[in-house]
Parts: sequence; C-alpha cells; structure tokens
Amino acid sequence: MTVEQLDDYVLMKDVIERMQSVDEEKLADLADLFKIFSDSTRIRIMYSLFMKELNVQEIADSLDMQQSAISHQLRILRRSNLVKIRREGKNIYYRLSDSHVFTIFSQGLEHISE
Amino acid sequence: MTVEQLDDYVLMKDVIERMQSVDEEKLADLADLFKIFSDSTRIRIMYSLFMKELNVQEIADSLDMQQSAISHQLRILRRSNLVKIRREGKNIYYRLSDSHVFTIFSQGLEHISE
DNA sequence: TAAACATATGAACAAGTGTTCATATATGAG
DNA sequence: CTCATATATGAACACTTGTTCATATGTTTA
Repeated sequence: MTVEQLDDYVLMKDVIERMQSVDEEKLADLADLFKIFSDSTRIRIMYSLFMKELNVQEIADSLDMQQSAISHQLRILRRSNLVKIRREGKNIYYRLSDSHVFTIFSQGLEHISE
Repeated sequence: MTVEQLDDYVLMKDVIERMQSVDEEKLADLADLFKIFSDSTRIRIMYSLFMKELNVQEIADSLDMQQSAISHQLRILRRSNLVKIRREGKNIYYRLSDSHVFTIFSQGLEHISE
C-alpha cells in the first residue's frame, strides 16, 4: 500500500463515518440545497459571479433576461446564503458568499465529463 | 509557501481552468444533474443504496412508500446512470453505479454542516 | 398453462416553480 | 421636493413534477 493509497483510505474512512450519521432531516436539507442548483438560470447567475461581482442589471444583461426574473432568483440565492450583497449608491452588487458554491459546482462538472 | 499550499494552488489552478471552459450547454447539463439530487425521495433512495444493493420492494419498505412511487423514481435514476440493476429471479436489485454519487453527496453534506 | 409475485408504466391530479407584468421601494441628481 | 434610475415584490399564468391508482409486463412455480 502506497502512502497515497493510505491517505485515500483515511479520507474515505472519514467520509463514510460522516455518511453513516445522516438522519432524515439532513437528507431533506441536502435535497433542498441541490434544488437551488437545479435551475439553469440560477446556475448561470452563479457562474457569472465566479470571476467578479456584478450588479443586478449587469447580470440580467449578460444572461439576456428581464431584471425582474433575475431579482426573483437572486432572492432565492440570498435566502440560502449562497450570495452576498454590497450596496453602492443605487446599485447593488452581488457576489458568491463562500467557496462552497465553487466546490459543489466543480464536483458536478467533474461528474458530467465522465 | 508550504508544500501543502503549493499543492492546493496547483489543484485550484486546474479547477479554475476547467471552470473557465464551461459553455451554456454544460451549465444546463449541470442544472439537470442537480435536479436529480433535488428530490428527497431520490436522495433517500440513493442513501439507502450506499451500504448495499436492494431490490425495489426493500427500498419501498425502508422508505415506507408505495412500490409504484419508488419504481418511477428508480426509472429517473436509471436514465441518468446513477444506479445500475442486477436481475435475480423475480427481483431486481439496484445499486449505485459509481462513486460520483458518493462524492456529490458528501460534498453537499459538508456544505450543509457549516 | 395458470396462478402468484415483482416490477414497470401510463393517465390523472395536486402541488410546486419560474417568468412576466405591473407596481412598490429606495437612492441619488437636480 | 421631484424626477430618473436601480432593485424588489406580489399576483397571475403556464409549465413541470411527484404520487396514486389501475394495469401491463416479466419471471417463477405448480
């Protein structure tokens, strides 16, 4: 067994242990989390925020969608703490709130390209 | 800079590069993938399959749901190659098709417990 | 072949969701 | 204060989705 395999094993052991102590409520929370990532508008909004923060109209323009539709979706993302805001005069700038979004995103991408 | 930080940096660089070459179609595929994880029945089915394979009735019993409802959801999981089947007489045994499910699951759990 | 059992599937229905439209709220300029 | 601009929000509507019910398909046993 190589050191790398041993590392993998220790990691896997942790993951399995965490996995076994999951209850019904956590599974429901998990479904709710993925539900937010399940709409392509929200996915596109998050993707557009990876590189830099944007205000509402900039997001709407880049996605070629109405401001209202974007606002409704931003509300959902905000409610789930996936984005944060910063007000600058009349504009409100949105950014991703943490690296979790990034991680979940890239994990999903990895799965797709298999 | 420590070796660990360097490793992180190299990994992150790969992730960012993969991230930048994502097109509209991939984003839609991504949303579709997460859509499958967005229903709590499907999540519970997948969770019940982590430890061992189960036939349809065993899944229905363990989730206290009707066989038909389970079959409909298994169909969706099968269509997306998230589960595989093995026939044994009258019974059909389901199992997770690869480790991706496991990975996406644990990533989501990690995000939730923050 | 008939009966029993396991699974799959189509139709119907209720519940949920995303977009649009109209309008409200909030901020800055004049 | 008034107007223009940026964003948020409620209602309505079309569309999607998960479950149930009834039934079809497939497999084993007698």
